[in-house]
Amino acid sequence: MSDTRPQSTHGAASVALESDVLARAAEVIKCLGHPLRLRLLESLETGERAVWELQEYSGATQAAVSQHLGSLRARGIVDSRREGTNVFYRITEPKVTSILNCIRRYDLPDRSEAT
Amino acid sequence: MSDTRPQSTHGAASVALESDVLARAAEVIKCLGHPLRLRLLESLETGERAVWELQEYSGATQAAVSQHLGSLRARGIVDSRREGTNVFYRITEPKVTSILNCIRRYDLPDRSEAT
DNA sequence: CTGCCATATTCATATGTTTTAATATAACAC
DNA sequence: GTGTTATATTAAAACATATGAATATGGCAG
Repeated sequence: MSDTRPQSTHGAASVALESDVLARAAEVIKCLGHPLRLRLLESLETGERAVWELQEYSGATQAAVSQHLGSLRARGIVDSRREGTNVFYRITEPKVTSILNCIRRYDLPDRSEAT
Repeated sequence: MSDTRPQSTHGAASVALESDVLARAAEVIKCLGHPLRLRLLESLETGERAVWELQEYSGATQAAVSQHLGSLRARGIVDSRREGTNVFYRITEPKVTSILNCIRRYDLPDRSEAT
């Protein structure tokens, strides 16, 4: 992968995140970068939900919901708990809530122009 | 793509982001989910930088830096301005700064386990 | 014009992600 | 045990993204 380490030949911006921190952050962020996963997280913000609820709420197929929950879990973003035949998911990564709030706050990217 | 629209059969979490908002947010977020792009944005947080500065700072190849800047620009996250033979980039998407701060605040994802 | 520097683009290949359909498992009721 | 509901896993096809090498462009100096 392209290097990404902070080298010396630069004016030094504030504190410079370490490469491994960036790499792990990128993994988590990338995982948030999918509409369905955002939707799932949004539904989990107010607390635990069973998979079937998430399915209904998102309108996505069973397999898709399960797989995307799996990928969120693999990164430690959510966790699950089985209760009888249901499996309940919940958010375990507090960062996520900040990011969702962030999306809500600005809502539209607003790429009209720039300046 | 899997549906993702908020349907009715659900308890209604706060206000439910609309699907197109989610989709655009996901695009921007996905674009942030790459170590080099995070590094570039980090360097741009304190203001404009020429491409060669970003190259030096990130340690990535010329082509990589240019391409990743291109993809950030394509999503309206950064913008550029030419001055003679240099091209200066700057952040145009304020959301990004919040997200970078968010990363800095928590630093490590802390995925001790998960099951 | 030529040559040079900074940047961008293109192309091929490699790699990863998403989706779908099918199948598997787990818990329960009977 | 069988049947049913809820969830997970798997495998293949489709699609998207990343990387590296090579080449192209844009602006400037001379």
